[in-house]
Amino acid sequence: MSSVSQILRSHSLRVTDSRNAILEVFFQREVALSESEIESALLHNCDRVTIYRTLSTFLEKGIVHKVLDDAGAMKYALCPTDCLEGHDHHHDHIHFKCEVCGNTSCVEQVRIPAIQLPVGYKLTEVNVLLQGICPRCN
Amino acid sequence: MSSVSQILRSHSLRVTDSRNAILEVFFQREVALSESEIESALLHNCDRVTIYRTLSTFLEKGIVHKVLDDAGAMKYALCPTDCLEGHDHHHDHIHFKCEVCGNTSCVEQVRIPAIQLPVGYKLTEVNVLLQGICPRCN
DNA sequence: GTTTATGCAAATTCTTTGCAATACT
DNA sequence: AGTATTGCAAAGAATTTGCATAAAC
Repeated sequence: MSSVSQILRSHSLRVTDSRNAILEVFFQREVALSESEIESALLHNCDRVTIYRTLSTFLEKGIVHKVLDDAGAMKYALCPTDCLEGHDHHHDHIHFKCEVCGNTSCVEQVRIPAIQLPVGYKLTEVNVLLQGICPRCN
Repeated sequence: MSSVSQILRSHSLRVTDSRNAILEVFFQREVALSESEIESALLHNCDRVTIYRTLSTFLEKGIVHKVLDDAGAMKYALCPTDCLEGHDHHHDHIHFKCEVCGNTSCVEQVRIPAIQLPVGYKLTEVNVLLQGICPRCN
């Protein structure tokens, strides 16, 4: 069984060609992807709707997380392995979007400094999107 | 002349009913707003297209800035008064989205801690979106 | 065999563009 | 008067829903 299939199994998901293929794309590209980017990257091409539904499923299971973007479409990226499904699912890492190549990727080496909010705020999730030029384009 | 008109004038924009009305909404609501939210909030209702074009214009002039959101639509919020038009326009402040009331607002009291990126990265913009529960809903 | 996922059609929402009519300075 | 803005129609992306078919376990 392929390694992506094992990931699906371990999240009690049925193993299908579409899910395998979409998950493969995430591992190959290693950047945050929108539905349309996934669609272009797929060899085994499947329906747009299937991709959207697969993304929702992966999101619920904690296989991917949402990545904010100031362009039109929502992006998704693989969660690091220590992500947990359910309420304790945090991914307080940093995303960097390169203005040259357009790629958004996780900067896992850097931790987000603690942010001290005024009294009364309850914090559940931290999302940092940095923009600029990535090492490859610089 | 109304205060919103003065803001338009000071950015060398023509003063129109739509622009006045849209800018009023931003001052009244004090949260990040999407086009559809603005449309609902407007008394003097104007065309959807006019709102989109007005938002682009305000964005160019530095009257508003984009606010990232994990829901479908792009949101916009008033820039603090020290924002500058053009390339030096930064607004490295924090946005907080309440999961209860759904409002996203700027937390101006808090500065973003400096983030030390690995060598090779050039940073131009910092975007922080915190999620949780706001003092009003807590 | 039962449950779940897929594909297709269609609808909804978000956003942009072209052009003629209108309003601003 | 001249230029910029608006409204309408229409088109184009992004996303969701319903239902019958097909695939997974």
